[in-house]
Amino acid sequence: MVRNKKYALKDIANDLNISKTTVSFVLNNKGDENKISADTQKRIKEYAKKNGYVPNQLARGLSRGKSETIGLIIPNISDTFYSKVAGVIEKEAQEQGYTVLFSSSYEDPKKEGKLIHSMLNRQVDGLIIASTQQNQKEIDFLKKEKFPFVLFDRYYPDKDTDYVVVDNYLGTKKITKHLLGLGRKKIGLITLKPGLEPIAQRLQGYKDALIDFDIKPEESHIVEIERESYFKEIENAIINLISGKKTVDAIVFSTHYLASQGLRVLKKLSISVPKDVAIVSFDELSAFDIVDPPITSVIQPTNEIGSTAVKILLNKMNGAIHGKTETKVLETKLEIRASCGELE
Amino acid sequence: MVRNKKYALKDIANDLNISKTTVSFVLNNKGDENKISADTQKRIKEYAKKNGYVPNQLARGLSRGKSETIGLIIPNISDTFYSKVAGVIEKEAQEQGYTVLFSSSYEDPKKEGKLIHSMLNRQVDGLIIASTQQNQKEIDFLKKEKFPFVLFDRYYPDKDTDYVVVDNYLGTKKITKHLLGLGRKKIGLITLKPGLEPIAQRLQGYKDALIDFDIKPEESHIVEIERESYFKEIENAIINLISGKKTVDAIVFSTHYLASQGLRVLKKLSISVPKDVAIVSFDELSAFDIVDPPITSVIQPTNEIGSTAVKILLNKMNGAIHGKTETKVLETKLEIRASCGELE
DNA sequence: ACCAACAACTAAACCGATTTAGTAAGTAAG
DNA sequence: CTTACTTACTAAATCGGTTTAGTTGTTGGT
Repeated sequence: MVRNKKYALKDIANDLNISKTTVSFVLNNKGDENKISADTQKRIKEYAKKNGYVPNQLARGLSRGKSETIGLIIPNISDTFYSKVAGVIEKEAQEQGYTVLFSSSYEDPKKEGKLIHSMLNRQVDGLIIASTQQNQKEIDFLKKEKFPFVLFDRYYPDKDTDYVVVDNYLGTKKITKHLLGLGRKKIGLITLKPGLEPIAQRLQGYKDALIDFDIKPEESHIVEIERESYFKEIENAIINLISGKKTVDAIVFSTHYLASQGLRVLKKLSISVPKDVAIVSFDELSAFDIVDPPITSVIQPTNEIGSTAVKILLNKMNGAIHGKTETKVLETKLEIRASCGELE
Repeated sequence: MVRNKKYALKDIANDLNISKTTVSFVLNNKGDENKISADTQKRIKEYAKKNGYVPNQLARGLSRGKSETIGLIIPNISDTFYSKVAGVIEKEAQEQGYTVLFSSSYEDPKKEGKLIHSMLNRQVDGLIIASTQQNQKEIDFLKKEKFPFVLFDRYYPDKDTDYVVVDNYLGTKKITKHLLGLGRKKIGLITLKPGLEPIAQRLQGYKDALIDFDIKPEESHIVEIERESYFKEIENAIINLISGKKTVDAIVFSTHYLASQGLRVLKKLSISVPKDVAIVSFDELSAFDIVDPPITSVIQPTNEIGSTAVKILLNKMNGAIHGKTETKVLETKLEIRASCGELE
């Protein structure tokens, strides 16, 4: 509350009988180019250090029109995927002298819109967003303003923006083909209700894998679940897949939490994995290699996602590639474990 | 780069032929208390809305000396424990109109110190810190400045500060006693090298549980590992515990990552859990209930930790409880699963 | 002796708000 | 017709920096 007034630029200037201008030049390492004598520079720098001077970033940001801050908007920082990516984003940003402001949208497009504007008011220099994909308007706004931003994980396929994503399509395609290659013929998919590009891609990859093996995708083998209530819905989903007339012998889960909850349910129903049904997961949790059975997963390169996002954003912010958008589609990696029946 | 100048307070004032003062009063809902006529208030508000005016938070922050931002400094946002807590902190903060700036210290005291100052320069209104516990100086500085901050997870036991932690001592004590109650007599502990209060408490809880059962803690049963190299060190640690002359029949792991890596090693060494050795973990990963075997864990109340930290911080920031420090020690919960041998 | 060039600074505007200390006009009381 | 209050505003300082456009004093060339 009662912050004692900080030691400011003005104070150094007064104490040293030098103008604010000179002090500012020197402390921003623009002393030489502004012909400040070596002696004066030394005096200022030493005095500043001695008194523990640190610039007020709000003031600096206000006058420079930038804040050395980047905004990160994600669905939920508590999700391991996003927290991993956030970790590398923050690390890279920190190395470049940026601090990151983050906010979770909780998959609410309205909140996401507000957050975008709130971040802009706070004068962030750039934004990294894993969008709900329901904010066409805000995205257009950002583009119109030529505000630097990059999307990751979720993007707007029909908009020309910078983004970094993984090849979701190929991810499920590879893993589904792997199951098919192991002799599983009736493969189910438990996924989320449509709306997100990665989810759509994962669905398509699954279907195309079947088609490549001359199997017609059965609608009854595809269960789309509401994200908010997946915890409850998944049991019925599995029961339907397992006990219907066309019982499946494998299930592809399109997210890590569907997979882990799915496995819980399978255990509860005493269905043997992978004997009765094989399972695989898109994305993973860090203990998936020691669960019973270890779950075959499509691994996303979280490090690369984060670092690429930051790299692209910094390019944009520096105006290096003005106009041209930069996009990156990263490959996923299959981690074959016992749950798909190969190693048992 | 070329942000077109934003629509500012001044512009509203000019367009409406009204002073900035009046506009500022009205838009801050201080119109009535400053006797601005209802008519004028309406005009200003409508005009502002129509033109999508939003205040520049840097300018506001600069003149008010506060930024509606709270800083969060944690060891690593990628760790599930911290990401969960960070999630609830951000959620609660968001509800109160605050945005959170976060940075990871990666357990580096120097970096933590820098981050604290960097946050202060950015004029955060308060700080929430899970400290490396090596920054006495900075903590004293914050106290001296009467800057609002609250510690969580790690605190400075000999300093009078606000904090919220869990009862680490009781956590390991309970879990160790549980093992003893199941007939395990030779219980090992795999933990981190000393330096952090929670780790010290967990060690003590383990020892005291043994003592309560009239068992003298054996130094050779306690292995302290370097955090940075736990991945490699843990194999030797386990081999020593298992194959020494005084073989253990149970192992307490003091963190979730030690436990999961420990289990990997035990599997690799073909040691049966819990038949040969039972294991338990302090803290957990979200899949610990489906690993093989499910790992008995001491659960930390992440929601409560986060929300309590924010509550205390807001109290401090509002000067409600000036002077008096507020501390909270939360209870852990035992989640009994198969790895401790009870349910097999 | 005079002007140009340069070295070493500085005054003041500005970024976009907030806030203190007024002011002008209208009304009511004595 | 003063004096004293209100009402409804506003001018200007301030927060703490950055930056443009000068200003002085010295040196060197002719």
